[in-house]
Amino acid sequence: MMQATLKALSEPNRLRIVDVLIDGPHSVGEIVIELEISQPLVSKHLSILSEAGLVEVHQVAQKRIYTLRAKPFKEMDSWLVSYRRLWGEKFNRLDKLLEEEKNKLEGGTKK
Amino acid sequence: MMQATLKALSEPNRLRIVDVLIDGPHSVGEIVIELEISQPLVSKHLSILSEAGLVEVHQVAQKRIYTLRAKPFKEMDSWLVSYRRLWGEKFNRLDKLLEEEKNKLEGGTKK
DNA sequence: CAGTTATATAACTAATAGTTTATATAAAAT
DNA sequence: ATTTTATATAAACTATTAGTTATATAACTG
Repeated sequence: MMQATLKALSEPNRLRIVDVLIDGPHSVGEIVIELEISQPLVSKHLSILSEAGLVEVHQVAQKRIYTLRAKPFKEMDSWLVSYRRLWGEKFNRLDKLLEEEKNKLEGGTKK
Repeated sequence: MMQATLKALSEPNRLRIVDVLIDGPHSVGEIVIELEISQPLVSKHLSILSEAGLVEVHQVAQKRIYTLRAKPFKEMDSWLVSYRRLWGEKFNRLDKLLEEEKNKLEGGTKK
């Protein structure tokens, strides 16, 4: 779910991995070269991304080819829908609410 | 930037806070009641959300009213654009690539 | 002014998570 | 069969972070 996806992407190296994979499937070795971090670290991050459902693996000889899975990104997209009204439109309920709060006070205030 | 936003949202309670704030501005006390977690914890998470630019504060008497800021969500939306082609369309470069990899091998293989 | 309300902050603890180093495994090549 | 290539995994270490408790601060109330 959303929470797991966000957690998985919250780590810089994992975000970079995903960013590499958007250009298509890559082997572990290729990712190591791209990110310039150790192979075990890449493998570990890939396994976390895998458990979170962001990637899937296919084996070809000794190589493991990692690919992005669409689902979690689709979910993020749906999740964001609720937030779309934050922009574009006037979403200035804030001014309104601040006025309300102040009025509540003025009602019971000395001055 | 994207990284900071994802990190901020990767924590369950912070995601819940954001989820409360989408219904409009709320005071700290209101969030405490909604989430049923301690006030200092809510304050701490709010300050993290604030530093990440996800919320802004307005003071009314002793209350601090927190509001969502549109920008980071807008950024997430733009960021997701690159991933939209993952779904809907045929994005099966995987099959193609796996074939390629296998062919590379078969070229230099005994059997 | 004394008391109350609302929130922030600091000090600390406990849990989690990232990184490194060394080693295991499995397939391929020689 | 031995060596090489590609990747995973485990152990140990370090760093980061969530959560708690206690206290400070600032504004309002009576």
